[in-house]
Amino acid sequence: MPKTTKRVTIHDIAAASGFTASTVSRALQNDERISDATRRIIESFAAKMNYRSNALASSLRTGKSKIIGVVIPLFNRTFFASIIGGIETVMKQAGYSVIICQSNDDYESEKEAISALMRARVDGIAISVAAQTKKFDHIQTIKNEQIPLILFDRTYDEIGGHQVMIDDFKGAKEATLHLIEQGCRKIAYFAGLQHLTTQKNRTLGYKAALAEKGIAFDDNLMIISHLKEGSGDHAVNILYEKGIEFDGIFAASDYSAVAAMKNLQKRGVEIPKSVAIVGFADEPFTVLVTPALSTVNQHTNQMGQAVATLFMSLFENKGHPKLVQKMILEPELIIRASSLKKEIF
Amino acid sequence: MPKTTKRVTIHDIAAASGFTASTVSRALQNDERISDATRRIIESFAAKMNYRSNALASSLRTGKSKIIGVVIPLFNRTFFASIIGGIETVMKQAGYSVIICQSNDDYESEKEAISALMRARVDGIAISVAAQTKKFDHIQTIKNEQIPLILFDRTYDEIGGHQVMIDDFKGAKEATLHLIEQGCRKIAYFAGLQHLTTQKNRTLGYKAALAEKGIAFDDNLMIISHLKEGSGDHAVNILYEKGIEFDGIFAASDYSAVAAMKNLQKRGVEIPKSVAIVGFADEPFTVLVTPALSTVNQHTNQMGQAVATLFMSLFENKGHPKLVQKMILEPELIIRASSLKKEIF
DNA sequence: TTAGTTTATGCAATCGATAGCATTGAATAA
DNA sequence: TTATTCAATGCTATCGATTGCATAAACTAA
Repeated sequence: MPKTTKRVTIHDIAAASGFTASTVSRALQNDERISDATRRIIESFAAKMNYRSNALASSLRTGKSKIIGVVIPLFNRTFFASIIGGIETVMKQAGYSVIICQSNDDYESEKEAISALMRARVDGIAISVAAQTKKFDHIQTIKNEQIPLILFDRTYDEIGGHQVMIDDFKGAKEATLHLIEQGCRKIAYFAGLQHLTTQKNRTLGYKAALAEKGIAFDDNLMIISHLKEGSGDHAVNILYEKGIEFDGIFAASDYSAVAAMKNLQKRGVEIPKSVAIVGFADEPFTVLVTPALSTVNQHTNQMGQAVATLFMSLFENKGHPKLVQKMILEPELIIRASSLKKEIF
Repeated sequence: MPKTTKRVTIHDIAAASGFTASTVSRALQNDERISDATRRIIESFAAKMNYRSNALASSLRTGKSKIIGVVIPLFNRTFFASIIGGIETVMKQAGYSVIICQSNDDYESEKEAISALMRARVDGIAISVAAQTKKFDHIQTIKNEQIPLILFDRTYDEIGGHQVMIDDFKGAKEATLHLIEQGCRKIAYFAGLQHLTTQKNRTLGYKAALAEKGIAFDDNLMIISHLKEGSGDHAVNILYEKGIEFDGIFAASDYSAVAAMKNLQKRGVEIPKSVAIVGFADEPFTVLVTPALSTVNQHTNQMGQAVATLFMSLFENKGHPKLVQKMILEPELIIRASSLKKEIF
């Protein structure tokens, strides 16, 4: 069988240049023991011969693959894509590559993804835990094998890895406070699945805002769902069916918020005059709906960059036993027309 | 210095079980030469000792890394995220991992990404060419080194790799025909940068539809931009400033379309009654704006799956000289309220 | 019973780069 | 001039898994 064109190795360069493979290796790594003259010779041979170092061989020998793995639930939102974008941007500058895996929010799938990453001998794993994951044995194996582990967004304290997330509590609280300041007293809350820490924290933030302003929490106003496209529409219908009055909506998702807005507009409800609305995530389209949606920006790209930066610091302090780090990013309330009851546009 | 916990290798299993490393290797690969009895013994040792095969070593030896690389411009849209999602879904079932790189639409960055992927000895590279890339030498090196290459979405025939894309011409033509059928005669066209093949094809589709219906192409109605969020707004302003009349808009991007819609609504223009609008991409939010946006679905996830499937077939037919494949997916016109001038909702 | 097969496993080289430990020749010190 | 040091490079084992080519034992056929 005709072999595929053999790739050039340091041995080929060694043979061509008259030095040995070790010298070639050192020259190409800019080892200071190699004289400038030889280095230049070797570099020119390498260039001429179209040499490209074999990362597999290098990784095997050094024990570092220069690859990190990222596990996310699903590529269905700008959210995770943007985080990964941030991670990749920073990591590549440091010479790292990024392998991505989707868990589809499923435990088995997540487990398999982690296993694949560990076989690939990645230098670190960042993971946003799958919605359906209830036990963390698979994540513990990462720690057991001493692989730097960072949990982001969907994190759990009990896992005990480093964490990068936004302050969901604060984001939700500020959003709710803003609605109250705009005069809302019956604020419907379209919540996500409550076993997710992020969603739980948003609920706490919502409640804290109400409490701070002396408004009683009303169970009827909180509607839990998966927050996908149709959910906001559905939630509004429920409120109407049950005859529950509301003058504001805080939705834990922009999709949900905009769907609610659309439903209300169809019913002839004026926004923000009758019902003020705030979403969550600051998806790019929120500026394009009418009225533009107030929302909470999660600084996704920065979150990704924070993950990457944390990795870099973990790699550097390899030997030292390090404290578990928890980075909490500040969310930012973006006020647009959909929530401005008081002012007129 | 305290070594990090040594990982278990086939040699450790060999020592523990009394067989040799080769037997262990074969047993774990289900080589039929190994008896069932020993296989079971070895498997139980492997499980007990928490063995995890080292993909780096295996890849080095076999020459296949079981990794593919994907280069995209940027993770700023659902579009590329969704394609990558599709690729990953299919590849992982076949035991492959996916490394992703962003080119930031920049030639140098793209070149570096390709170089990194080749160092990583990926088994294949899929690339959506950067907007600023005008020469393709870096992409040619992929072919020169016999690495399976697939161009997707942003492709160029002159590169000569396999291609996966949607029929932009058809998508644009159908969108435009639909507007004409709805009674539009002066259809503004918000176009993307015309050196991109995809955008060029959309322009051809737009023109073909006009020609088919005997409508003259009017240069004033075609407004070229990068199609980002604000561009639709800007384009409408230009039309008004120039005093150019129009009764329909075909925008080569949903963002542009929705921004245009918003601008028009602010001006008191009724949609679709006075101006019918069709976008492109079927971003998830298009159903949430009012009126819901008609658009062209690009089947991004399927595109990703097609890329992956094509890779698998390329890997299988390794030896054979294969024809260059060109897979063209059918776009789908999604008709919603924003373009229905004739019917009433 | 002996040669010819199978069946099951071992031996040793290999993939390509790296790194600890020589070695060589030249430069410096005594 | 001889001993010492240093600079530059070579030698060789190694990372962990794979695989072509033995080899040994068991089995079949004659």
